Amino acid sequence: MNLGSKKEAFLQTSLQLIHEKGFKATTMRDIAERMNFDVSNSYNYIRSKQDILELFLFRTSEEFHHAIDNILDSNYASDEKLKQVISAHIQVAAKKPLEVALMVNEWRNLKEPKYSSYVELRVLYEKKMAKLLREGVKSGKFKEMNIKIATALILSSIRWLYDSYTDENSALNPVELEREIVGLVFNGVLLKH
Amino acid sequence: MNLGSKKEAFLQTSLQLIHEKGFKATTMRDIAERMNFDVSNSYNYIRSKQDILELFLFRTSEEFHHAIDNILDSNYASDEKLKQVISAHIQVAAKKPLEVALMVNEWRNLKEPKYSSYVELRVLYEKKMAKLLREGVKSGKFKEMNIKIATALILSSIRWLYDSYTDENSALNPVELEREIVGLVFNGVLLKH
DNA sequence: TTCAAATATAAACATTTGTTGATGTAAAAT
DNA sequence: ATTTTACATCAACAAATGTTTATATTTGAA
Repeated sequence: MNLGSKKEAFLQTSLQLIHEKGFKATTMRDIAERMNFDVSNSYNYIRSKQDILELFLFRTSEEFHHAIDNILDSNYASDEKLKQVISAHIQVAAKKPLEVALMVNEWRNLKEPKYSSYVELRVLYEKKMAKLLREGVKSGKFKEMNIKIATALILSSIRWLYDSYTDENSALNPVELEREIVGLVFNGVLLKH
Repeated sequence: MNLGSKKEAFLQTSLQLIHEKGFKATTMRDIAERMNFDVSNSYNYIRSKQDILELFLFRTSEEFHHAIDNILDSNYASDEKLKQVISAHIQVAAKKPLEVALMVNEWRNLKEPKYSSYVELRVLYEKKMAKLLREGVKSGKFKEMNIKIATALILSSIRWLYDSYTDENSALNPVELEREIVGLVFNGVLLKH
């Protein structure tokens, strides 16, 4: 009654392959081939191809929600909260780049009813970010702005982060990453004199 | 020897469907069904399914390159150039939201050798943006920053734009959009006192 | 009217794909 | 020693899918 090590290996191989070829383009046979066993054996580890996608997507989504919830619940000021959310994104992207890539690129391949629940989670996350920004404006930390636009822009601006960890080439320093991104989000590109 | 109106209708239907379901999930039969004719008739308008993707992707990419090239060639200062690039993105996204959505979501489905040429175009576009930022730093308009990170962040931050035009719900005012985005990219969220 | 181009259908094709069922073997637990 | 449990194969399936070939109808230009 183990079903742990080999299953996890299967899932990691799936994840890697889906990242390389996309979810639809990755066949069960592709995964099995890389695992060096027959297709049918795959179904000793998962119930369906969709399961693979759902597993990673909801698991990683929860990780992001958990992080932002803790930050929102804290007593830090809004600017510090935003900084920490950005930091959390960098950390998750650094630790689980393939999972984050999946979240960015493959969530549209979920089927109902999972698709709808996942979209809800995304919308909820946006609302949490919007709340953070709204509080920041109210408290005088952030300037007046269109919250909807700012939310979309900030979330979008950190969506590429996984790139710097899936590509070996770049390998950006997380500390520098955070400093630069926080700098840009907080103060923009313009030099003040 | 017309082959214009109907072909264009076929392509637009394809585009719409690909946006709804994704490229892989959209079958030739899906498109034909929505056009109210048999699958085989589709091949009077295109040579292959891949052709549809290639057509829109390269056509729209060219539009973006054309815009940024003109801006880079101009005599405006760097901050004004960046403003105009952002403006161009908003305009293209407003005019051709489905094409832009395709660029964001489906380019991975290109096959070699088109895939490689397209990736080259993307890399080239990033280089043009990086050049703009580097000039801005050198001329003292922009602050010192990691160009690689700033390029990725800014391009990513405007990638969601098509959303506000494919969703009917939002329908953001392009003028307000530009004002807000330029405000955030230039000065960030922080209120200065 | 004639003729070619545009537009359409029907039938079939070769693959690919997710999944199942029956079955076998090696290892671990009882 | 025996029975589970984990891990694996083989064969086959039904459905889906991109594409081709042959053929027909409609339409606009000569």
